[in-house]
Amino acid sequence: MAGSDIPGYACMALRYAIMTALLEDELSGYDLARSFDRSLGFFWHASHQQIYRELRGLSERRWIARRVDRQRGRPERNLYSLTRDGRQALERWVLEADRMRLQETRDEFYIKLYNLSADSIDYLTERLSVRRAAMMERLYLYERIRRRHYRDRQTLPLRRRGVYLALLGGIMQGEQYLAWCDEALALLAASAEELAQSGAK
Amino acid sequence: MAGSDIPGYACMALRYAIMTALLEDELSGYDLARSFDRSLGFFWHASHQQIYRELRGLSERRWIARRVDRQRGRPERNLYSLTRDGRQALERWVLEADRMRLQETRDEFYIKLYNLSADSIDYLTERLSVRRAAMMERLYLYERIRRRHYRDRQTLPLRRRGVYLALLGGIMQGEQYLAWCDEALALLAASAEELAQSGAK
DNA sequence: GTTCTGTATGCAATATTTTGCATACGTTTC
DNA sequence: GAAACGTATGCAAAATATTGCATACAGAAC
Repeated sequence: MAGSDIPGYACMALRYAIMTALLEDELSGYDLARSFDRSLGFFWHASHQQIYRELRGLSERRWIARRVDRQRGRPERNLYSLTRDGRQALERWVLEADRMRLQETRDEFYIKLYNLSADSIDYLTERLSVRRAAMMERLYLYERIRRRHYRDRQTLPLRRRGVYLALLGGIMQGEQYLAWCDEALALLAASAEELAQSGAK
Repeated sequence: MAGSDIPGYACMALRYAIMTALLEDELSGYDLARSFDRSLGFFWHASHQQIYRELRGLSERRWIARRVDRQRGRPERNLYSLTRDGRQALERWVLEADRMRLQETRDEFYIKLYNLSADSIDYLTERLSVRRAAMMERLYLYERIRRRHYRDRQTLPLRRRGVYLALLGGIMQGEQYLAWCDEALALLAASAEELAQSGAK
């Protein structure tokens, strides 16, 4: 609402996430949707519908430019790149709005944990194992990215250092999450054991 | 959309978060809004408007019951408690839907980090310090809760153990976040130093 | 006695996200 | 040669979240 002359063109970080992804490469909506499943999407997920809508809006605003890529036989692709205006808007945004979100994971698992009971303990244990495994896989991916692109952080150009720090955040948080899963799984197992003992007698 | 007969009554974890908060106490909308600033709200923030709207919906559904509390002189309070239907719906939900969110913090700071530049480095450093301080304060709060209510986890009843695990998750994640902030602040400081050196010469 | 802070509730509009559907073409698998 | 899968794009509706506003009363501070 504030900070813009065109109505409905407010904060929305997704918009800037997309522009950030276009900072170095010319990408199609499809590319963006996939790259959001790696990189930035680790921290800010978006579906392809959201991305296509934003791309349309950004085009109208002339913050990005579209180029049609005709491929033999295949359907056309729309390739987008940042305009000068877009680059400036992005730079401005970085220095402006800042809404802090501490730990607001919005993972319903925490709510479910609050409802731990004899009925739910097995299910929650299983769901937690799934999360652990998924995080393990994610960490493996992070490590591959780190080895390939961020071997020596001292020689990294400035912008790359920022990307590296985001990656490092993901890695550290992931490792901590694994540790928590193990603690939680242990306590859940011990509790289930106690229940079985008292129930069996 | 699925899992319910009344249209517009789908997943929405906030609904169940509210019911979870009502599991042990009769609370007003105002109480809920405040308790969301502690406890469950650490993982799932909600504004009072959202909470009042949900309370209305839940009342219509008869998943919660309203009781008017007339206080001398003061305006009335609406106190809500879980009904039997609500309790059952909550129990069902715990065993049902499960959308996993790994690390989707949606904190725009990560996007901004991707845009690290000579122009933004000071601002981002400052914002990161703010986050660090806020997390520090939050951790202090967590520790107070832990000392008061979760001294000895072995003697905790089952449901309380789940709540404890959520708290532990918050604590561990918070500590990791502090460690990350320190790493990041160090690298940002070193980078700013390099910039100053090369600029000064 | 007036302003500020905290309790207590709520509407309306806008913004954002998710879900379900739809299309079209090419390649691989059965 | 039909079905399934991956590329590539998009609309419409519903669900969810945020923002701005509005009200009202009580007690404390000035």
